[in-house]
Amino acid sequence: MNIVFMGTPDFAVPTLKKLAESEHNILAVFTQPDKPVGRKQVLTPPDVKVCAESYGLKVIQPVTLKDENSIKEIKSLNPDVIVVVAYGKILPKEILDIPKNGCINVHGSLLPKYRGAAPIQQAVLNGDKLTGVTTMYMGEGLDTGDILLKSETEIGENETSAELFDRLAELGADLLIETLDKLDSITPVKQDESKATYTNKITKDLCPIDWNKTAREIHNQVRGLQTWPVATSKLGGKDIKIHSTLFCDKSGKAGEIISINPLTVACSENSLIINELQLSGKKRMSSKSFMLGHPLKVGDKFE
RNA sequence: CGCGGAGUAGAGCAGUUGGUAGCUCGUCGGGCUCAUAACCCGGAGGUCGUAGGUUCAAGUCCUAUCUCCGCAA
Repeated sequence: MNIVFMGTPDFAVPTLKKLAESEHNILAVFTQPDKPVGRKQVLTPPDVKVCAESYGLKVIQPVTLKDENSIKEIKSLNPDVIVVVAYGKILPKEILDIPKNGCINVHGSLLPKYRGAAPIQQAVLNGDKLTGVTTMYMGEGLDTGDILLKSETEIGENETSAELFDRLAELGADLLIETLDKLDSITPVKQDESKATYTNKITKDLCPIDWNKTAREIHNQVRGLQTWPVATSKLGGKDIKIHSTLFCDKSGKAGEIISINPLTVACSENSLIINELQLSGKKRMSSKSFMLGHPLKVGDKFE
């Protein structure tokens, strides 16, 4: 099939790769314009652009799809299908209607659960044990289109959002190829609106740890916010990021260190072993290393 | 020029009013123990990010530069 691909971050890269290496023909790749990134605000191309260029594909980076030029451009490409993976822009109806086989989206959850911006992190934050990816036809609503295929996977007890991201990106890539290959024989299924849930964007408001929550809840928070923006706490008046924890069934007074070896902090229920942390201005390090230079003792408190 | 922290032994940190570096862990050798991220004894390992400057003397003061990181975006 002749395909127009739309996507932006790393999550979309495996799908683009598999498409590029498949028998399908990629007419063009749409991605967001280069953006300034990081402390130095260096202009950085999106991951999808880098990948597309390595395959010698045509890359288009419109600021908006809602103007005449973009619409004309896509019409002139005359794609059979448009594949959209985490593109980050809304497709106007005029574009949705162009390809004769429709627009197909890969979403990082088992729809209709977790429609919206951050389905993968949300699944981890909620402590879900099962998640997956879904391919669907795109409609005008937010992730409301008819479902084509789903692929499920279990979430590990200590798996982070970052790890799950990588796995779902691969799973999504395979599922998309399968979807295209079987497109003629798949019967699209309407989403059950009564079971629909939505996710909010991940923000730093979610970072501060409340040690009065249970160990399970906090563990989910730490895993779910991994890579960015990372769960935080305070120790001795300083901000500290908590990168990695393990569940422990000992218990104590919430926020207090109940063991030094390994470093264990009590929650309202049970406790957490802190594996890796980071003091502001310092690099991330193991709690063992941290304690070599910052002696802690049982009874010290995280706030 | 967005704000700020930091670069000292393999790791994490100290280093006071400038006088050639110390702690914890690891590491190496030896000892002890039924046993332990146990303990005891001993050793190795640092031109203190880089380049200049001030000084009799600089990790410690001044200037420049590179790198890493937190906040903000």
